[in-house]
Amino acid sequence: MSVQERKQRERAERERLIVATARELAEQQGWDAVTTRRLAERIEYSQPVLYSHFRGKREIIGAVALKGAAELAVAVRAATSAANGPRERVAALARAYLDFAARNPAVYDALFQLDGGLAYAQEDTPQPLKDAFAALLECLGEVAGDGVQPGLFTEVFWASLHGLVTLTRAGRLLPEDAAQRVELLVDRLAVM
Amino acid sequence: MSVQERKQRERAERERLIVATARELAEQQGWDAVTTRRLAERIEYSQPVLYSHFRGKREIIGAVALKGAAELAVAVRAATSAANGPRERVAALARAYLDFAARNPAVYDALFQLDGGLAYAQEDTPQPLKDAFAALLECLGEVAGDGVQPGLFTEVFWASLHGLVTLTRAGRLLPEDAAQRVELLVDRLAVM
DNA sequence: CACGAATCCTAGCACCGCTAGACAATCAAG
DNA sequence: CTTGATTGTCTAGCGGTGCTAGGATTCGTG
Repeated sequence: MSVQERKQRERAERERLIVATARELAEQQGWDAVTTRRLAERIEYSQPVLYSHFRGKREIIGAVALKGAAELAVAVRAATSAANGPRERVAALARAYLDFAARNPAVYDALFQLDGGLAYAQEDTPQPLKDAFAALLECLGEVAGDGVQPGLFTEVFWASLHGLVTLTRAGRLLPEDAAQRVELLVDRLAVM
Repeated sequence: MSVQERKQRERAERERLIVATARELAEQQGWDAVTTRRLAERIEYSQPVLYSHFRGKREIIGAVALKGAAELAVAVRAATSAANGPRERVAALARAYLDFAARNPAVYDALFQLDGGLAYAQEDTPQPLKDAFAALLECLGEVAGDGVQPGLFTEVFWASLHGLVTLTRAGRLLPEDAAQRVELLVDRLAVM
C-alpha cells in the first residue's frame, strides 16, 4: 500500500510542478511562450506526460487560474479585514484587486482573459472561483445601497475593476493615475 | 497613368475584401477560425497575397479593429445625439456601447481583446481610435462632476462598460439583468 | 512581337497541440 | 529467481499554424 501512496504523492507533486512551471513561464515570457514542448522540457519530462495529468493546454491554464483565484480571494480578504469602516474597506478591496492583477498578469489572464475551460456562474463552477466572488460579495454587499441586490452591485463593481485592469494592461490608462481612478470609483459607486 | 490608377484601385478593393472577409469569418466562427489559409481561400487568392497587403495576421486584426472603432464612434454619436438631457444621453451611450459589443463580438475582440498591434493612448495612436475615445468624451465630459477631470472620468466609465462586456461575454453575467446594471452604473457614476 | 517588370503561386520552413505505438521499468504470481 | 502482465515513459509523427523564398506567369511597354 505504501508504494501506491508514494507514487500517488509523486504524481501529485509533479502535477503541482507542471502548474507552477506553466505559471512561471507565463509570467516570465507571456502565455504565448507556454508551449507544451517548452513546458515539458522545463519539467524535464516528455510532452505526453503533460497529457497524463491534463486533457490539454487549456486545462493547464485552468489549473493556473484556479490557483490564482484562491490567492486572489486571500489577498482581498486580507486587505478588507485590515481596513476600518466601509469606505476604507471598499477602497482597500479595490486596491488589492488591482494590485493582484498588476503583480500577476499571467495569472489574471488565465482567470479572465484566456480560455481555461472553466465554467463561471453555474452550479458546476469550481469552488475557488465561487469563493473569490464570495470574497468580493462579503465586502461589497454592505455598500450596495437600498433596493440594490448585493450580487448585482458586486458584479458591476467587479466589472469596473476588471475594465480598469484590462485597459491599464493594454497601455490605455497610465498607471500613475490609478489611485485617482480607484478613489473616483469607490466614491461614486459605493453607498456609505 | 490610368493603368496604374486602375491597379491601385483594384489593390485597395482587394484589401477591403481581405478585411471584410476576415471580419465576416471571425463573426461567423470566431477568430480562431481565421487562419491565413482559410482567409486566402475565401478571397480566392493564395496565402502570400495577404502578406503583400499586411505584415501578418496581427495587422489584419488591427485593420478590422480600426474599422470597428470608426463604426463604434458613429454608433455612440448617433445614440447620444438622439437623446434628451444629460442623464438620458449617458444612458443611451452606455446602451449603444454594450449593444455594439453584443452585435459585433469579433470586432470588439479585435479592438480590445486581441493583439492587433495598435498603439493606444499615444501620439501615434491611429485616428479612429482617438476619435472613438473622443466620442465617449464628448458625452461623458459633461457629467464628470466638479473637480474631476473629464478624461479621467471617461476612462473610468469606459472601463466599467468594458468590464461589463467582458464578463457578460464570458458567461459571467446574465444578459437578462443588463438593463439593470446599466441603470445602476449611470445613476451612480454620472453627476447630473 | 519581344522584352522587362510587376504579380502571383507552389512548395517548404519551423513551430504548434496532440497522440499512437514502441519500449523500459515495476510489480505480482508461480 | 523467473516469468508475465501492468504501468509508466518516450520517440516519432499527424495535421494544423504563421510566414517566406524563389520560380512561374501575366502584364504593360517599347
